[in-house]
Amino acid sequence: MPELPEVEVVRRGLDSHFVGAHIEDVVIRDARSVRRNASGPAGFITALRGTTPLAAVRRGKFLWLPLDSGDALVVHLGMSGQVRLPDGEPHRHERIRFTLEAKPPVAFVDQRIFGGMALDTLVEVSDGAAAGRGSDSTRLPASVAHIARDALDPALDESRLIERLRSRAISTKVALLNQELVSGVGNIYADEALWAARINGQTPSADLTIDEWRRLLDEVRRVMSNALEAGGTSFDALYVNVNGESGYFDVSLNAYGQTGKPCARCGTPIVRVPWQNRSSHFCPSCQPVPRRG
DNA sequence: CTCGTGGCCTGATCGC
DNA sequence: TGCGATCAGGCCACGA
Repeated sequence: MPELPEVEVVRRGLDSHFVGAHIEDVVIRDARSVRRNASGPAGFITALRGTTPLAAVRRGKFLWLPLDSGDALVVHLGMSGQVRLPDGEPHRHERIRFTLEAKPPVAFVDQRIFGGMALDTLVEVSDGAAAGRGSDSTRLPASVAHIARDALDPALDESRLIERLRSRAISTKVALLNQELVSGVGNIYADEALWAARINGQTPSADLTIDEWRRLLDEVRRVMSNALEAGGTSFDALYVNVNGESGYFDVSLNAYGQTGKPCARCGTPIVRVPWQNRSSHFCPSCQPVPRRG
């Protein structure tokens, strides 16, 4: 559920509360949250103990903390992951805790365990630009190298992206959600951007003109920037937020989750259709289903 | 290489 | 009251 804006706020929280802190110990409360770590949960603890994170970097929905050991701690929130500064009893879904020197501990909380953490080596990016937001370094974890630059990355090559988008035999929505083409977009902001651009997500990606893709990508940036503005300035994600559980923003939505409500543009009820084991929400009038062929 | 599908996970909610 | 089905969905492994 957390998409780029929510993950960016977590990155900022890690920047203030974790970066520069000496890790005294690591407590794993559920080994499933240590995912694909080459040395397993035990190796995860030994390799982290005594290190210090040097930065908090984000590309799309992936976070990583380069360590003074030379490796990086990779973090993905998945569906329900949160990073918190625990107060009192450990949260019911706390999976990993970092004990820090002269700082309060940092906890990884994740109800559904779609997220997780791992240690990884750093490799050079292929285009020479900063690997992600939060650092000028051109190195990123090997396990993140296949993730494309995200929609808000100044180093994103939009012309080349549109060229790739238009060469694929997939739908527009599948293209938006493919993190190897452009990263950071999830189901919520995909539906919102498509609504704003008045494009039906079922439209073949190759059928959109270059200008239509530019418009759609502009809307992707706009909805995510607005969300970031709403959540990035209003609270620190590492402190328990007001509603306690949700790690994402209460942004005003026009399509996602608005089933049956009148479209803000034309009044036609928004519809929800099952789609790839999830849902798509759109206005059937503003975003007509494309004719086949 | 490209594309589509299924599995991973827990908990809230709903119909019977 | 209990219980199974459904839904929430990002990412990756896998097969065609």
